[in-house]
Amino acid sequence: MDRTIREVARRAGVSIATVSRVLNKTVPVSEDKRKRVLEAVDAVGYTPNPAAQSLLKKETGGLGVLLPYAGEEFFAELLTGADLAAQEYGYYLLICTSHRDDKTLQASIRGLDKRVDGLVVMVPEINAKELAYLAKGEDPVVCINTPLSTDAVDRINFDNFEGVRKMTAYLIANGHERIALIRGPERAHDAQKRLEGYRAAMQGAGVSDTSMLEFNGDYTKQAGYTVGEKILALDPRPTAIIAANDYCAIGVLSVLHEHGIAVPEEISVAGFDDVPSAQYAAPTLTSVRVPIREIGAAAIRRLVTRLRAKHPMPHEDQVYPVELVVRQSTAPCKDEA
Amino acid sequence: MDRTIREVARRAGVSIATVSRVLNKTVPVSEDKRKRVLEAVDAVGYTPNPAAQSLLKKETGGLGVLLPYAGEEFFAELLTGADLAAQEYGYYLLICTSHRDDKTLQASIRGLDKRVDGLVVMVPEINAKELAYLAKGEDPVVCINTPLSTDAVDRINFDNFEGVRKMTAYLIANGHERIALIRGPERAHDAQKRLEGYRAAMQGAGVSDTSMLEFNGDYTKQAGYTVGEKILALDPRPTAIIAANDYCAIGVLSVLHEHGIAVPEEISVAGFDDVPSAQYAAPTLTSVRVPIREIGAAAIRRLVTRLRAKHPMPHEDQVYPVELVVRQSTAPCKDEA
DNA sequence: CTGTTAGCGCATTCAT
DNA sequence: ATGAATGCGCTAACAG
Repeated sequence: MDRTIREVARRAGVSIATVSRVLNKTVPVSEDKRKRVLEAVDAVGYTPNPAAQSLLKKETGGLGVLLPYAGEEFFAELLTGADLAAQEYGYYLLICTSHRDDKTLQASIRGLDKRVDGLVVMVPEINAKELAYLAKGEDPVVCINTPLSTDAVDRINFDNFEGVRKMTAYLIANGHERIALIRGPERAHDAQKRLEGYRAAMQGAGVSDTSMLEFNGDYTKQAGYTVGEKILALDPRPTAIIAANDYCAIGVLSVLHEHGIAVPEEISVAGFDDVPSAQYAAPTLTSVRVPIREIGAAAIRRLVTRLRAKHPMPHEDQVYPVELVVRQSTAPCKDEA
Repeated sequence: MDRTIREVARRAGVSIATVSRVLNKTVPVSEDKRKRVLEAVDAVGYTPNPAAQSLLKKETGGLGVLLPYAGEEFFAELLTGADLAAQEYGYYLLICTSHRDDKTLQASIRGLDKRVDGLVVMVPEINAKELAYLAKGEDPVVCINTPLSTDAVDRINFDNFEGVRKMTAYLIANGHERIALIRGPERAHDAQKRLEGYRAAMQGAGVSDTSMLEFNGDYTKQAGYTVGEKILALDPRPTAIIAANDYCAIGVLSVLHEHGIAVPEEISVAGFDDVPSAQYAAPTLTSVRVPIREIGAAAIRRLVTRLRAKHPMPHEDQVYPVELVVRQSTAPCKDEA
């Protein structure tokens, strides 16, 4: 049995237009027919075919979310915020993950084309070409934490620069001088900003050349472990390490623990993002709080607002402040030097 | 400018059928026209409208995933596994979250109807009515960790019973006698199985009535904290606590820490799931490892296999084994009683 | 108020 | 090898 509008109309003894009108409440329908239609709908188990609706109305009811990974806490939190907001507005979410790979990202973007009405993009390493492609598309796009090379999209950023600058300044104020930084991926926009924040603070403290204190890494526990080991071998050893993010910091904590080095007594460790895990690490992790869930929701709201607006809206560029959260993994420097 | 097949055909000076044939490689097309079509496609930036394709072919290319939450680590891991597998097969993922709410779940299920070609459901508290609805639908469904009340769907379960039974037996073997259990939600299928596993082990050790040791809770840190506090007030105090899952266990650890009670010296704590955080909790958490990412991928593979099979396939019922992972949060009982 | 009709964009016959 | 024509299920415009 076809679960189509025609079948419903047949059973109710009305035309398909009437069925549509009952379902969409677009025009009054006589109570009698209305009831018969509703019964038939129930009997058939009818649901309008979204493909047909979408073809006609040029709307899909879906919103796309583009992320490097869905499983990492940071992105999972973003997803949760987006999910909650989308549900509130009656949109469903289509998730695409790039796994930090350009080809996959491009495929995802192409594949999303007419499947969604709008797009949230949080891919720090997105390249200019893809960004331009998105900006040229018909669908509204909100970019989270991406470089500002186009003004054809909405942007929501958080203050990567200021976050690490504050963190560095805090460590300096606590007597640290040799503060190592594990940088995130070079092509990731946020990692660059964090690096600049670090340098700014260090220069403010009179350290103009930090090249010996900067280490290449990425946003993984594995990187924290490996690079942490390298940093330990330094002489003199840094008294503090600022990791690329919380995951990376947790890797650092892990290698320090294995080497029997006390945190924060012998060395301070800091992360970035303040993901839920940071509060449960051992020791609890000093970090920079990013209101990521809220940002995810804000991105969806922006998209929906734009979709509902019948007149063009100016594109916005919002920057969320971030907040230093001091926990057990950092302490004043006890270096006797 | 319309980005339709017609526009491409016009530019290439061919019929729309030819464009379709070039794009779908369904029938040979003369090299000359093929080239012109491809050029036109490029010039227009043409992508076939998925809604039109779906209307015609009765396939969407999407797979739905139904979860309580997207942000919790356990589900995020499931999602990652599903995502990887879906990407491999060229399907996209449509995520719906129920937030453990029946109404939301029902709305999600209805909304997914013709938007996807198949469905992965991991909602332990799903009710019989919704399950029946899903089973009756046209799309293949894989249920993860749900009760076995219908054989019209594929099922992938992991051994909740055996997991907690093993955990309990391990604690008993280490001299523990007063082992408290924080139960998960009563209407959650997995929580029931875990409870039964606990009781089985306790009875095996001669404790036939465990009612004084069972506590109502749920899968949250908050529950672990609150219920943990209640358990602490007991006299005599239990020497071990098995939490509903890892999140709950982390809440227990947190309240014990606040009360200055040493883990595992004074009391042992265990979780379930072995989410990534368990390895980074303080102390590291003894848990039951569930291969959740693999399960997520397996569910998608099952779905795709079924979709590609042109002949009906028998429904399967697979049970993944789970594994006890002993870490620092549990130790032999030092009770002098 | 209600029925009839015309497409939305595309893959697929059926002719040629 | 290719074009014309059909129709997937639905909403909206047009008649009554």
